[in-house]
Amino acid sequence: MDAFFAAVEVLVDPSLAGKPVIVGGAGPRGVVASCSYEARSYGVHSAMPSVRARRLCPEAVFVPGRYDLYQEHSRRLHAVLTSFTPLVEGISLDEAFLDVTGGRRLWGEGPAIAAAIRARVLAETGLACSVGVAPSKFLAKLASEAAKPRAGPPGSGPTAGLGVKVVAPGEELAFLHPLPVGALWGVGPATRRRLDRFGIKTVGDLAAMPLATVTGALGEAQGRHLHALAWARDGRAVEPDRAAKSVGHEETYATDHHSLAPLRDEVLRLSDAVANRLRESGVAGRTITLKVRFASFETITRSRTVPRPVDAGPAVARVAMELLEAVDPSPGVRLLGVSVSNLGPRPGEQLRLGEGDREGGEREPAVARAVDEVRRRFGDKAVGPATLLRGDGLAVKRRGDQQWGPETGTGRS
DNA sequence: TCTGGGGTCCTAGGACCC
DNA sequence: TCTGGGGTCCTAGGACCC
Repeated sequence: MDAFFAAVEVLVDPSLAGKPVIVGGAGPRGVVASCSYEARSYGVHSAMPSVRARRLCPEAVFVPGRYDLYQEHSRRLHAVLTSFTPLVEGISLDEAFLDVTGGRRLWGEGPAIAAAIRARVLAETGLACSVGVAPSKFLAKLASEAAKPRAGPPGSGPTAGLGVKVVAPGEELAFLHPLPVGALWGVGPATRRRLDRFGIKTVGDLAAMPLATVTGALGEAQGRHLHALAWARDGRAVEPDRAAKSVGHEETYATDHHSLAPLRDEVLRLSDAVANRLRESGVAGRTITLKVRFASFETITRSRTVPRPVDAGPAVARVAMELLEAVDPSPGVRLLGVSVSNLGPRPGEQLRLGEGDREGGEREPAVARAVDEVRRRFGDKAVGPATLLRGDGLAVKRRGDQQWGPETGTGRS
């Protein structure tokens, strides 16, 4: 989507149209989350401190983020996309990969599908988007960047982009190699600095470098990955319905805290908010992480893994509070965060055995569907034949296992 | 200029197990 | 007395993305 949050704000308040709109925190520690092309024409961009954005563009209209609103429009967008193919992988509220390989008979080739998607998204959400069409995910992503509108001279609106950019098979390297290395997904400031020492400026420079030199500079995994991308090799599939791996909340305070007392209240609030979202998603987690950012911007995390998954505010808070007690706040704490990971099914919602689900018997269809759903959301390892769960949440080992859990005195299987 | 909030993935070391 | 090699799980930090 083009300037998504800002575009939604303009959509619900048309008086903002044509103005420099900045979505983000207006306070002393706020940053720009999104901004209209009019704001960009002054050099404002995402992640820029709001103080600086205001200096660059004093007449900008600042709007605090309304994430529920963006989520609602994101759902509408998603509905349009899934009407073209079920293979939609959302990667944020405003961006998704679609595998349209199977839809060509119905919709035509990639470029035609892309044009149809743009028209339908505009018609049904009132918002503009840019589409990249390519044989792989990361090329499609780069192509969509190339299709976007551009900011014009200060004070002006955007100059129109292509809307749809196609990188056809055979054209990959011609498109890719002139781009700056930083355009590659996974090359941020740190990696760019390292590559800069080798004189690498463009993707083509990186491709021309021997693989061994790249892995020497960036490490085995990242080196191989980026070198492959530089040659347009990207075999990753579009994966719909990826399950979340963590849920967290964090907050930066307008002024630093130097004692634990107020931070304890914050931990309670954050833990509660996180637990609410866990329950909304029907998941629970075993690892609780506390994040602390000091006045110096030094950031630490402290985590603990508990034996049973938790999804209740007090349970999350109990662990987070213990972690907090070991922190010395005297240098000044500017941010606190609580997150829960190691997610799995919610306790109490574990599978019950149906009547037919005895050894040698048929599995009830409902159980089978539930098993499939758990596998889909939590991966194959989440469901094994060896461990079942009783209604009281205690693990029951099956006959034939190497050992019996201490709580399975009855030997029920 | 002074750095948000939501996430994902990777690395490295240590404990522990067989 | 000092020592392998395979593996899992946990913790902490860092890079990166939108």
